Amino acid sequence: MTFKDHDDLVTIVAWMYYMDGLTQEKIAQEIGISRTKVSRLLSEAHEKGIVQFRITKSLPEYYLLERELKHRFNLKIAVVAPQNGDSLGQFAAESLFKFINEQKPRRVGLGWSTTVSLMAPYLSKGIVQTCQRCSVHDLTGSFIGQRNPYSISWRVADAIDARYVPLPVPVLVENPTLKEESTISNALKEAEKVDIAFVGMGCMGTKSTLLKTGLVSKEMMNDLEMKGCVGEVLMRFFDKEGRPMKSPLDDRIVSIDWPAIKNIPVFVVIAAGEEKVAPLRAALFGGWVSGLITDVQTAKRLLE
Amino acid sequence: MTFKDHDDLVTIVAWMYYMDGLTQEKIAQEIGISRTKVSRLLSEAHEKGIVQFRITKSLPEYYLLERELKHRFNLKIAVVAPQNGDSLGQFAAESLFKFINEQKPRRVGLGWSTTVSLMAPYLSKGIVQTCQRCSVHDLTGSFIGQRNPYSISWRVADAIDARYVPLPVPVLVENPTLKEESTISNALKEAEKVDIAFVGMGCMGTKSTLLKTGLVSKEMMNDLEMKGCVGEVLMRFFDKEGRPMKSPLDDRIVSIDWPAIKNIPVFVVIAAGEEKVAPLRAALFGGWVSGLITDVQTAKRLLE
DNA sequence: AAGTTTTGTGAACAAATGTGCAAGTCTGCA
DNA sequence: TGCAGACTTGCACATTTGTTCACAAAACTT
Repeated sequence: MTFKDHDDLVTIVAWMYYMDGLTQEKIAQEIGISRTKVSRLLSEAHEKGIVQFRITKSLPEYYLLERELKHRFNLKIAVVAPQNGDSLGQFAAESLFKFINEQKPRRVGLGWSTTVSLMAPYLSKGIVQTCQRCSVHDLTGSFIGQRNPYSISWRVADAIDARYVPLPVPVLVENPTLKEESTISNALKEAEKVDIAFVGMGCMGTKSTLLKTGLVSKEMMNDLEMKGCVGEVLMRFFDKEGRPMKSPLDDRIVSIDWPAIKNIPVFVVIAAGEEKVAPLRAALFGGWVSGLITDVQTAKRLLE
Repeated sequence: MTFKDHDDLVTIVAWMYYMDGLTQEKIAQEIGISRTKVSRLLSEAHEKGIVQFRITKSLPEYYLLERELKHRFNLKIAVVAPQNGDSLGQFAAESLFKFINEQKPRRVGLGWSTTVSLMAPYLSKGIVQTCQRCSVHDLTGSFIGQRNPYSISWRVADAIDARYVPLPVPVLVENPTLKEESTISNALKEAEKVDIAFVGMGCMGTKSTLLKTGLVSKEMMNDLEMKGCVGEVLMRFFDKEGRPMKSPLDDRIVSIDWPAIKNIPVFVVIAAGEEKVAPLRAALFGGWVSGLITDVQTAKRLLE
């Protein structure tokens, strides 16, 4: 075989490599040039667009949304459940375990939230390399006792074989001085130092868990909404630009406060649903969210 | 980033690899799987047709013709000049040098032919690793003297630094006993043992070089044509199925004979032009041609 | 023509990719 | 529940591919 023209050579080599599936070595022998040259000719074919790659399947929507969320809101973690029916809990759990395995955080914090609780079924031992130097912290007080069903901190701690640091006190106390209790204040101080937090997000209005559980009265809810409050994390309220808002409850709430929240390196919100769109928008705008776990529908609304 | 489905994973990896140009290593890190797995996912993408290669330029015509000629006529060498105007001599010379470099033949034979002579401008020293153990043989007698302009054997010998074994005698002798001369008969015997031969091909009728040079009379040419002769190589005639034909000239011709021709391992014919189509067809059909150097137009006619 | 830059080349090396294998995981079935 | 078999996984190694470098041929300059 004799060659007449450089461009022809590029074409022929490209056919032999991509269509016939020969190795560069074989092509080199076949046409009597060095393998190095074959390699270079293939690069050239690539650069000049003589060979093109075509991927028949488009990227899954959730993946595109994840990329866009990360980019738009400067997130470190973005997970979008492909089906609205899928449990966010599973993806939250996976993200948490992945983070633990890769980043080896010293302290992990968990909020009290029905959404965060969805992780529960996906917690099991052995998923992470046990890191006993690690501790798991409640970021808010709990409802009833230390191991109440709403708090899954202890279950996470159990799964990853870490120390569990509870906040063994109601999330809303009547007497603010209760927070002075050394057990409580120490636990809170520890909680403020977590490397990563997984929290839910509360909305205002009738769908609010706070309202439904009776922790916040209808009047107070209305009042906050009037003042421009659009949501809460860890019982801390914020306006539509994600700015912290004061509330009459602040002193009675047992949870880390705004400065602490903003200080957490990786603050991951788990939330989905139309009612969460407004608070999520605000929170993302506020800039104190560095991770989001949601579903396709919510993600789309956020990116509109 | 969390993954939901195996097929999605294949797609995503394919995009990252082929579109974003990431290495498998980087992809592996990015999505938290082993590099091995990325490699396997890419294979899968390939097998399942999720990724496809597209080459925008088609293979050059001459290359396709070369492949087809090789395949159809079981040739070891097939060269098709891309433009009809291109000199076959250049490609003949390239092929010869390539063969010499790669196969290190002991003996090279050259026919006497205007077409073979086209090599002349492309001969120069230093193109091959000098092989002094090699010799270059005339396969037919020559016209005038040892170094006549039609014979390029000595020039090839010079170029590759090889011994030149001439047939210093006219190609057509009046007295057949001249062939008994030891110089001649020895040279012929040597010539019969060449590893590769480059020869031209003669046609019948008015375009025949034999006729034009007056070596063969018009009457004899007509007579041979009547008997079914379609062409000649080295002054040996053959019919339309490439079978050797006797002619009254046979005894007076100084060239290797049919058994010797058929015995040459690589017998390369250099010929192009409409008048050569019939003889080439016959010769290829006859099966004693193992190499062909021609042009696009002739190649197409041969493959019709 | 002699020198100078540019271009192209292959050998040697470095990086990336593919594969056999052993160990682990999952699944169906008793 | 326990077990066999199919499948998956990652490691270590083999192969393949890309890049650097030094050199030589070609083009250009003086």
